[in-house]
Amino acid sequence: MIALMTHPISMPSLRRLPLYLRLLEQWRAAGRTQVSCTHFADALGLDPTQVRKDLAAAGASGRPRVGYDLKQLRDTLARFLGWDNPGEAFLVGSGPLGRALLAYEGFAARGLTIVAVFDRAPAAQERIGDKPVLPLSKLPDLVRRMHVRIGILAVPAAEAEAVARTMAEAGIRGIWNFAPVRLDLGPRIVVEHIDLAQSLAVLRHRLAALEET
Amino acid sequence: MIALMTHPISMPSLRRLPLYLRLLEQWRAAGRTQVSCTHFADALGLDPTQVRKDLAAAGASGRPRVGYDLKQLRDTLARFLGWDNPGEAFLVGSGPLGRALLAYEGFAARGLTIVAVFDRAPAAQERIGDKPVLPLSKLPDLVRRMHVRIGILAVPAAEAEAVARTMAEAGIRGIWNFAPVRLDLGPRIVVEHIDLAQSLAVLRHRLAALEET
DNA sequence: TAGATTGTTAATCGATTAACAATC
DNA sequence: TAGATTGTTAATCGATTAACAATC
Repeated sequence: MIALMTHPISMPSLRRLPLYLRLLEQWRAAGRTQVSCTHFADALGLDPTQVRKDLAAAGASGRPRVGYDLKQLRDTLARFLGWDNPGEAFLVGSGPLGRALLAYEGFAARGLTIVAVFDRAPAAQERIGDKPVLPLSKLPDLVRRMHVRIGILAVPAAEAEAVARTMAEAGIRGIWNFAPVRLDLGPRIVVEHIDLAQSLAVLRHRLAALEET
Repeated sequence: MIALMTHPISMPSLRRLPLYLRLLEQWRAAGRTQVSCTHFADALGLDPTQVRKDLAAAGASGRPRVGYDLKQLRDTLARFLGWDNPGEAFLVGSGPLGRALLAYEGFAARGLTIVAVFDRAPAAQERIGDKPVLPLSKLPDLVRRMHVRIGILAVPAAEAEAVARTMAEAGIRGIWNFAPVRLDLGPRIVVEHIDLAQSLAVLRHRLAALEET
């Protein structure tokens, strides 16, 4: 068997894979067992050839005339995205945003578990649900002992850069950044940024363009 | 004077504009009054020509040898993105995510005000901060009376589609969707989707690719 | 077999980058 | 003036879409 390796994949393709996976879950619940690129294309408003290329880039293959086996395709995509090996993450920030992320149900299904919560200055005995809020100073030691690779950054903008640097120095390899600050930590650490201001700007501009007509 | 009209702008350009604005705020705080494309390009890792085209698409113009007047550029971009005319929004969903969005400080600076909060079944007298949580059944009437055009969707996936349809029928023109559901409401309504699963997938895949090397 | 679908190669389209003229 | 920067046109690059061969 050929060694499994991560295919090179374009950013746009990568971003579409979770959409396919979401549809696959729906279709599986509906009892379907085979799917074709046209199904995806119709449901998402994409070109069938584009879907085919995306799936191929993720290592999936189908059969002419038949399509793709739903369960097999789902497993292939889930493995490609890393949803099968359990990812453990540290969350920094116990404000409203941190709480919202902790309460989000979707992470478990996508192989992400928040194993601890930190804050710069937690109140004594502070807990969120069943989780204690630990002081940030304990993060580096725990990163090393638990080999946690993902850090979720949900702190105010002013603190974000310092906390990110602390994470990076402690050995965190990927940062999911919810603070409205661009982070540049070099090529050895992955940063994925959720930028609300950016998204809001797009919404408002498209809205203005729509109202003009 | 030529009538101000929304220039056609590519999606990638539009998404970069908020990044420029954020830098402009920083530089203004630092006392700078003139900026050049090279400054932006260096700070964001972009090509200077690309920055110039983005700014031009937003209607900004500078002077050779001098660059752009900081204050003027900031005003031009802010107007282009609609940050100057106050946008009022209704928030639906009073769970952790809704609370986090209500607590987010960045909206005011970007001309967005959440004027009311709704939930399918609010507890009697339920409040978040100073805002009462209203029953969703009151949304359509209030949309019409207050002429609110933006709806923020922060409800569970299962409810999202129905709530979105209610919003659309009531006259909401733009939906900022935080639920993990793709919405298709036709061309007369703008939907901007914050997709955590998508972002997480990108983070994890890039992380896996990094660790392979 | 005929027809539908995958997989792949070629063409098109759009965004980025490079080159250069205009200007203060 | 010389030099730096804008504005614009041309070239490149990458992603999308179209065409078509392979296959079940």
